[in-house]
Formats: sequence, structure tokens, C-alpha cells
Amino acid sequence: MSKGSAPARSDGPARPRRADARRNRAKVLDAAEHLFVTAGQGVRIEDVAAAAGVGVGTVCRNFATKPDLLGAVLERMYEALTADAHGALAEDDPVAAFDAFAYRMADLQARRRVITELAPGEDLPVAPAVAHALRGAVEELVARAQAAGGVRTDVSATDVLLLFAGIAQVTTIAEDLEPGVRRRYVTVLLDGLRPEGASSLSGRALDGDDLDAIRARRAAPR
Amino acid sequence: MSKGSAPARSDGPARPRRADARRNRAKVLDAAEHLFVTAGQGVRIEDVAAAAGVGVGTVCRNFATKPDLLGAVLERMYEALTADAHGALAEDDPVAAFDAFAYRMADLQARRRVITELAPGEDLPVAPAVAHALRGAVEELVARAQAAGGVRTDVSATDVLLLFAGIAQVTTIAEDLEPGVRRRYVTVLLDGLRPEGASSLSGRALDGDDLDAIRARRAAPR
DNA sequence: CTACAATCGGAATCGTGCTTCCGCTTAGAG
DNA sequence: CTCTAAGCGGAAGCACGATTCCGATTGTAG
Repeated sequence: MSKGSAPARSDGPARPRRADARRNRAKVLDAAEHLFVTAGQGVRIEDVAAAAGVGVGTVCRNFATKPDLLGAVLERMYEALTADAHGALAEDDPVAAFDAFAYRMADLQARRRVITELAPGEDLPVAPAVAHALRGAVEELVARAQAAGGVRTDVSATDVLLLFAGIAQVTTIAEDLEPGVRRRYVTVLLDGLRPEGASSLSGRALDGDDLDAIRARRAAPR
Repeated sequence: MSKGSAPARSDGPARPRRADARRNRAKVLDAAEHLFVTAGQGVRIEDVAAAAGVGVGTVCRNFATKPDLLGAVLERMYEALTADAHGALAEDDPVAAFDAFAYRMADLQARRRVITELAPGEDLPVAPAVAHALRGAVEELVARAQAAGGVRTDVSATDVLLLFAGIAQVTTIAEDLEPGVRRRYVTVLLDGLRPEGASSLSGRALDGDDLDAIRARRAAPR
């Protein structure tokens, strides 16, 4: 198996894949995303294939290994989140935009739970460029909210990303048991991020490099 | 394999296990806790055995299945956390006690990361009574802090438990990359929990039954 | 419409790690 | 000190699931 999820070799314009093949690939991605989000990364390839209405062979032809499939799904999720961040950047009021994004971010990050289930040491499927795009947008969003006095200045965009990721994870199950919990918790966290009445923080804020380092650790801790 | 982690049958006073057997059991638990915390629940039984300096047979004789081993380790963690909560209850200033406990709780919950790695659907090793003991202590702690005006009254002990669990999880890796992050994040969350300047929350606070329901969901979602 | 090659489905293969089994070792009672 | 059975180590057996392979199918160019 050679090409995996990168269908077109860079040499020359390989003729376009057959129409049904492209369709199947999409069906697999949709099914995989749904299953991963609802049942975790442990779902079997066979089940993904069944849900997509194709054979296992088709799944494996499009995504050489299971980590590849995970990676492709994650990439789509990051992209969705980044699109949301860009949408928020188009808003007028920086603080309101940040708050609104916080709620949506938590929702989207919750779907990303799969990542957190990955035991460290497994070859993590990363989406490099995509992750950076997201980070950039969030940095901008946080900076504006801070300038407008809606967010304390002793936290970084990375801190924000991590804090909400934590809330998102822990509410994955709770949320569909009692819809609204996530919203409540995000509100509490937002209150903690306001400049008014903020206790002083001791260490240093994390930056983008730290986030990369964390991802790297996940990938190869031993 | 019949007895698993419950060594003494209830019928009659079975003669005490051999001294070295008890010692080995303890060594296995220690090794397992260390490995699970540092490398996740994916570590192989064989590795646990090696780390404990015993054979795989010994591990399996003491803990019939891997979930049993996980369960035994988790039980010890819950107990440690509960002991801490009781310690906090002995303090004078309710608010200071709550804050201090929050920091320790986050640290201890971080070790509990194994749980969160468990894909839903796996037969979750629960520690029933132990979990309830913990909850009781935390409820008392939160109630006192609220009465003293240090914690907003629209959140429950369960909410607190979940919120800090989220922070704990997300800082598992970050913390040993940049020690102090967890402390920073806990501080932010504590700020969000103060009554001053708190935004109003929409839904309802979760209670102990919800927490049970969440655990149950984890155990058997399909 | 025909022919060719891209794709497909799913059975067979292969690897990995949990659990069991059994002959050997050794704690501990008498 | 001797004897008995609890306990031990680790090889073998098994189950489960990812990946591969190949004959059958089906778009699509001409």
C-alpha cells in the first residue's frame, strides 16, 4: 500500500479518480467521523465499512492504516473549527465574538474526544498545517478580546485552547445526558477568564511551541 | 479463575495468604499504578509483570482480567483523593480549605487519566462505594465554601468534580512539560467559581445521580 | 456498444496481547 | 528438618481485529 490518504502523486496530473471512488471515500469519512465521535476510536474498521455501506477493502484502500483514517477525520474537524474561528473574526464586538466562539469551540472540541482517547505512544495522526491555521485564528481572536478588556491578559491563546478542550472532554457524555451542561461550564470558565477580580497567576503562559511539544509528546512518549 | 481481586471467600475464615503472595500483590499494584499513570491504560500485562519483578502468571492470578487490575488501581486512587477531602474538611477556613483541596484534587485526578482513555463500551472497572465516599466529602466541602461566600451557589459538588476533572485531564501531559500549568488553570477555574461577578447560568446543576448515570453510560453505551 | 482498467467486496492471513496451564520452587506448620 | 500445598514463571493457546489479496464488478474512454 503506497499512496494512503494522499491520492494524487505530485508527479504529473494523474487522471482523476473514478467518480464512484471519490463518492465512496467521502462516505467512509462521514461514517468514520460519526462512529468515532459517538463510540470512540475503538470502533472496528469493519464497522466503519458497514456504516459506510462498503467493504473493508475499500476503507483500507483509501486509508492505508487505521491511524491514517483517524488523521483524515481529525483534519476535517480542525478545519471546521478553524472556519468557525474565521467567522468569529468577522464579527464587530471582539468580546461578544470571543464568547460566542468559546461556546462553539467547546462543542466542536468535544467531538474531537477521539484524540484524547488515544493512548500516548500510539502513532498519533497529526494534521500539521491545519492545526497551525486554527491556532493563528484563535490568537487573533484572543488578542482582540484582551485589547477590549473582555479577557484577562495573563493567559495566552494556547491556554484558552487547552482550557476549553478540558471542559469539552469532560462534558462529552454529560452533555447528551443533560443537554446544557457544556454551556453552563463554558460560562463558568468564561467568568474565570474575565480581567475583573482575577487572581494573579504564578507561572508563564503556554505558547504555540508548547502546544507543538505537547502534541509531539503524545505521539512518542517513550 | 474464580476469586479475582476478592481474595477471601465469605464462607469461613480462609487461612491467610502466604506472606510473599501478599507482598507480590502489592508490588503488582504499585507497578501497575505507576505504568498506567505514566503510559496510559494500554500498557501490556507483560510489562506490568516485568516492572513488578514477577511473572505474568502472578499478575493474572491476583487480577483475573485486565479490567480487574485497572479497577483495583482506580480504587486506590479514589481512596487517596477521598482521604485528601477529609483532610480538607478538618481545616478551619472553609474557603481556604476548598481552594487548597482544588489544587490537590486536580493533581490526583490527573493521575486518573486512565479512566478517560477507556473507550466507551469497554467493561469499565468501577469502584462503587469508594466513589460515593468521595462525593459525600466533596459535597460537604463545597457546601461550606458556598456558605462562607467563597463559591457561587449555582454550581453543585458534581459540577465542581467534573470541572476540575476536565482541567486535570488536559494538563496531564502539559504539566510535566511545563510544571505549574495545572496550578495556573486551577486558579483560573477557581476565579470562575467565585460569586463575585458571576454570570447567571441557564440549565440546572448536576447531582450525584447524574454522575452515576454518566459512569453507567461509560460502562455500557451500546 | 465494447473493452480495459480502476474499484469493489470480503475471505484469508497475520500479528499482538490477554489468559490459561502445568511442572518447579519455597514458605511455613508440625 | 521434613513435608505439603500455596504460589511462581513463563511457554502455549486463543481471540480479536487490522491489513492484504484476488476474482468479480462496473465506470468510462473511444
